[in-house]
This record gives sequence, C-alpha cells and structure tokens, in this order.
Amino acid sequence: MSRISNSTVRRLSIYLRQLESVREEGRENVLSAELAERSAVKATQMRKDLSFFGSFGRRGIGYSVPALIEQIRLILGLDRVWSAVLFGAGSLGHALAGYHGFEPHNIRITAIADVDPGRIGKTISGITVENAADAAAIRARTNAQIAVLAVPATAAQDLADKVVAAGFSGIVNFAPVRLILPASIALYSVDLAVAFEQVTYKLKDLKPPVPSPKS
Amino acid sequence: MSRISNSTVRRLSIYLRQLESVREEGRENVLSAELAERSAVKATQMRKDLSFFGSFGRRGIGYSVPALIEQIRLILGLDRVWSAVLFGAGSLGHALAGYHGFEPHNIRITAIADVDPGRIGKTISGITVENAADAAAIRARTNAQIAVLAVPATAAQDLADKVVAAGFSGIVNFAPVRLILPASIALYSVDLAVAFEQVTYKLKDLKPPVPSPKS
DNA sequence: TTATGTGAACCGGTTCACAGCT
DNA sequence: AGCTGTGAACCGGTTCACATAA
Repeated sequence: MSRISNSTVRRLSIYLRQLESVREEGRENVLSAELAERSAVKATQMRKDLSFFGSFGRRGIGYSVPALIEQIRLILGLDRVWSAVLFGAGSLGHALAGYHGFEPHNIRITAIADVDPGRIGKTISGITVENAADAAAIRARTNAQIAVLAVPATAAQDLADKVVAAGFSGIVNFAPVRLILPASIALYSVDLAVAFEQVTYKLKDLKPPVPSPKS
Repeated sequence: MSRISNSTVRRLSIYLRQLESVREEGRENVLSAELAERSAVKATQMRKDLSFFGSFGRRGIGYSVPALIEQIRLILGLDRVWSAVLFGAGSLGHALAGYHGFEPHNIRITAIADVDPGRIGKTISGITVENAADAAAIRARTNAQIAVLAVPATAAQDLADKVVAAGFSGIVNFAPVRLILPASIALYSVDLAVAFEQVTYKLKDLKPPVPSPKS
C-alpha cells in the first residue's frame, strides 16, 4: 500500500535514463546534484524520491551508477520481461513496432493485431499482423500483460473493453480519448494533441495572432 | 503573468476533445458534471479551471458546446494556424506525418527534414524530406514556430540547439532525453518509455516476477 | 568536510461550501 | 430550484534545514 505519487514514478523513469547515459560515459559514480540537474529536478527532490524505496547512496560519496540503475529497474518492475501486444497497425502502430527504445528495459512487443482484413497477415518489423478479434488467444499465447492501443479515437473504448475481457491487466493508450476502465487495470494515456497544445498555449502569449511583418 | 498551472492547460486540452465529442453527438449544451466525468476529473475542478479565464457557462443552464469550444480554442491559441516542421523521417516521423489528429486544431506539419542523405528527397504523406542542415531556411519559408523532434536520443540535444538557433520558438520532443534549452523556448517532451514504465510499475505489485502456472 | 537521508515547513493545486445568476 | 463561479479550507507534493554517515 505504498503511497507513491505518479510524479515520483515518472521521475524514476527519467533518472533511470539519465543514469544509463552516465554509464555510457563510462562513469561508475554520480552525485545527486548532477543526476538531478540532468533530470531537470532539484537534488532534494531526487533524494526524496529514492528515499521512499530505500537508501541507495553513500553519504559523502554519492551513488554507484550500476547499483542505482539496478535498484530503479527493480522498483519499476523492469527486472522481469514484459510482453506487450500492439493493437492497431496504422502509421502509429508501425512507429511503435519499429521503436525499440524500451527493449533494453525488458518491454517487448510480441504480437500485433488489427481489425482491418487488409492489414491482417501483413508483416511489420518481423511480426505478422493477427486478427484483433482473437485478442484472448493472442494474450494467452504471448503471455502478455500489456495492451498497446494505437487505434482511432472512435475504436478505442470498444477495444479497451475487449482487451480487458481478454485478460490484459495494463493498457498504454495512444488514442485521444479518456478510457473508462475497471480500477484494477493499469492505464497510461499518451495524447499527442495535448503535447502540441501545451506548446501553442505557451507560444500564444509570445507571438501575436497575425505575424507582424519585419520593418 | 498569468499563474496558470500546467495541469490546468493539459486539462483544457482534454476538455476540448470531450466537447468536440459531445458536438459530434449533435448536442448544443452540456453540464459541467457531464463534461467533467467524460474528462475523468471532478466537476469543481473543471469549473475552477475555466474560471481562471472567464465565465463561460450560464448558471442553472450549463455550457453552450460551440461557445465553450470556441473559448478553449482561443485560450490554447488554436484560433490561429500553427506551422510545425518535423525533424526525423524514421518510423516515428512517418507516424507523426501520417497522424492528422491535430489538423482540426490548426496545427499543421508543413515540412519534414532529416540528416540522412538516404532519406532526403523521399516523400512522406505528400511532403518531400529536406536536409535538416537547412533548418533556418525551412523555418523562414514555412513561417514555422514549432519544431517536432523525432530523432534518436543521441542526436536530440544537438538538433535542439540547431532549431533554437534557426529561430523556432517551440519544441515538441519525442527523444528520451531531457533537453537543456533557453527558458524562452516552449518545450514539451513525450517519453514513450515513461508511459510503459508507469504501467509496469503499477503491474509489478499485482503480478509476481515468475508467472505462476495455471493449477 | 562532504554528500546523503529525512522530518518538518511550505506552497500550490484540488476540493469544499456556498454565494450568485438565470 | 438548478447549476455555475469562486473565496477559503484542505491536502499532498516539493523544498528546506539539519541530522547522519563516510
């Protein structure tokens, strides 16, 4: 019953990435001050985040890079292999299937499914697209926990209901819809329009509606 | 200097999407209670968010759907057309170029650029890929404010510096890196690994490391 | 002395309770 | 009466100050 905030978990994920980047540089140790700066947070914030889970550093010294990586991977559950089924073989589906950025973190896309007969049977990144109607069978075969929804907004809630019925326990949703799901399902939604609109909001104060011509 | 929180802006974007969905249904009015539920927030939260910008509802009645859509579009700066240049013509770049979800919100991808000679000259979604080295010229020609970074992590900071120098004022970053930028640049980062790891974190408490075989 | 770990203070976003229109 | 608008209370996440360990 840990009361760990979403913000803390999100930041752990970011620390992990920064740690891996420090490791790339061949360094064995790092200070909270540096790791925090690279993660764009305050050093106390970072130490507090870690303190919820244990004491991983050495006072006066800092943190061992490989040890802290190992600890955060453990916290995030990345010590085991996660199997994910990708629903939707459109352009976004292609991008996700071809994006191998989380394979080092033990998250694997093990199957791809779509409802469009024109797409079923095609191969994407070495994976043959199956019929999304067979969600339950695909889940059982791949032993997948996570469903990735890369489908149009209109199809998302329907599909979400289906993958829940098929036994998936986690959903990463890319459709611009707020999904209604049982509380037991772990859901994270990525909304591309939100990303762009955060930027336009900030820019609108700086840029006038009509671009003023250079004088 | 408005003191509007990021959370509020993010939610406005979500309200807008829900309002559009209500409009699809042919409805002219909506109550804060319903709109809030569809957005997965409390009704008071929604009304408070709107109250920072004005009074758009009618007491005892609710909100006019088209009027509120108009207001939120204005707040988010979506009353004008935003031009965005996409950097990176890999799989994610293809997905973004093919994703027309924000065109109704006046955000247009007007050019695509890459550093890979093998990609330059190819056409994606009707747009010819240009040389990323020409960022400044592309920006000037398209009158773009926003640079979309869909490049590998290793290339992101470098490219970010270049697009800032080229005169872009906003960046939507898809590379898993914390970019260091001048404070005047509007930045929003989308990190796919964070999305997946939020889900694995939640699931790890529920699922044991080794799947227990069915008895 | 240096840098981590953490209870306590602080602050800002969320929620409440109710005033204000229609 | 019904629903929005909003100052005030509340709560939780962030920051501070300092105790603790190397």
